[in-house]
Amino acid sequence: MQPMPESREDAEEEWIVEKIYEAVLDQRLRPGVKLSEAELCEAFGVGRMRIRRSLLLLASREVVELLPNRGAFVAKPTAQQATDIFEARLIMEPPLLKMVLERAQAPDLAELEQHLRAESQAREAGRRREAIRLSGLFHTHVAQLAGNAVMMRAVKDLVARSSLIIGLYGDPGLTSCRDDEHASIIEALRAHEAEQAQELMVSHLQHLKEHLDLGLQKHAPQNLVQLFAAESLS
Amino acid sequence: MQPMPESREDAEEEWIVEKIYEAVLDQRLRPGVKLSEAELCEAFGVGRMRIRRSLLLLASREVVELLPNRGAFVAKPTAQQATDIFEARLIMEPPLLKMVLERAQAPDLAELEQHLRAESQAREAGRRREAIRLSGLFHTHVAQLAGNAVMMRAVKDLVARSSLIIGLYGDPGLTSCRDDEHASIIEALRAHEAEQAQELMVSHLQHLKEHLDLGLQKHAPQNLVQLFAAESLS
DNA sequence: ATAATCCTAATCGTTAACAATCTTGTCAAC
DNA sequence: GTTGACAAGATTGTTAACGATTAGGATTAT
Repeated sequence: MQPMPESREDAEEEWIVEKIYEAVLDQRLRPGVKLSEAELCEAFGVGRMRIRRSLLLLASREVVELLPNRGAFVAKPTAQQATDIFEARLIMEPPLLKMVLERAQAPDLAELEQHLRAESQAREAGRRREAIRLSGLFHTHVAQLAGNAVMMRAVKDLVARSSLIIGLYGDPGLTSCRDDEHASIIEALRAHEAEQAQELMVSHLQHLKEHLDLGLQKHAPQNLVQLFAAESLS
Repeated sequence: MQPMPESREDAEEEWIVEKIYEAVLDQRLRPGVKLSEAELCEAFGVGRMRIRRSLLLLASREVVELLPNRGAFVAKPTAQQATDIFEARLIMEPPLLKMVLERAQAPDLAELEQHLRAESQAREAGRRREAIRLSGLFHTHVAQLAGNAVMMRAVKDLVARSSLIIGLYGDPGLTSCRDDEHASIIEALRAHEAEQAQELMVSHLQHLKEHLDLGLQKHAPQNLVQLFAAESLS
């Protein structure tokens, strides 16, 4: 039962959820996009029940929103949710760096550097989507090296939702983390400077948040009534 | 859509999940107990589909375990998961106290004290289950006062799983937090001593963890083969 | 021409029956 | 008497059909 870590049956389920997570991460799936059951059935070649369960899973993670009798849509985090999410990341992620230094082995850090190189290469080669995805994955990779499954999952969810937030409120120019900040974090880890690594992560997350305009959503009609109501009042 | 915080349709779903959470919290539902679909249908007076969705939700929170073709069981956190969970709580909960001091109003603190009184009364009156439940709920209440929905949910899940851990590895005598430690935390909050409140929370969680015997599970056969194999070898 | 109403089509939600799997008890053979 | 296979019962998983709700468009009346 617990000797083997995972002998799960929901391999199929988990796989669909993972695929949608990936699509959200590299912004192929934008906030508000409708996730039709029929389309997803065809896309993944599975029955409606599987899709339904997967969507429920994603909704419980607040990555999709389930409207009654309307269907499933990629979530559109509110400004309040966005601040909550980044606040949570500021709480959770810096301590992970200390844990990484306490537990991770040399090959683990090498793996992180390898990840960073892939990220830079994708950016330079103009593979924008892959660059965005790897940029987000950097944070989950750090969480994984910290060796705590609970924190790992929490960070993973927050990173995915952050991707949605950047899609909604982000500057169209800077669509993801600047990788030089990732590089400096790794540098501090290499030097076993736990304190500095944590501070760098803090400022990195703050920069990420500062490059958002939480005042108004980008391509977000979403509430035509109050939108045009405001227009008529002005 | 977002003007009203929650206009959810899954009121029923959410309600069932909440009820099972409560039962786990006050240890009416012990780790490993089978959650038969038919029984739950009868208990809640709903169709099998609802129960099925609720169980999937609970499984995604790792409060129940779903075995293929076997059914749903209340989760039995492993020793590794237990250390992960308490480590996560040590990361998440102390910062919440600072947030409470920054944001909470006076009536909020009064509400916490009211909660504490109810906790003490239940304990003194010998209402053990209610005392246990309120003891766990204290932590989620703190998270709620911090005003961050993400952290609130994370802590809620961790508290529920902690209840399972105490049921599995805990000293039969001390089944929950000592409420005097909760009292001293509130005291520090009243005095606006953020640093001390955080330290008190740290030691409180550490005490909680120290009172566990992660070496062997309490009433946990779980692997009869190696259990009796060891007996025959001795 | 515009607005309102009705109608049709499509999609989601639920129920019920069916199929597959596991558990348990029984029976027969060695 | 024990061990093995077999079968019955129960529980879970899946599929399919039905009902409900909503979106979009067409028609009609003002």
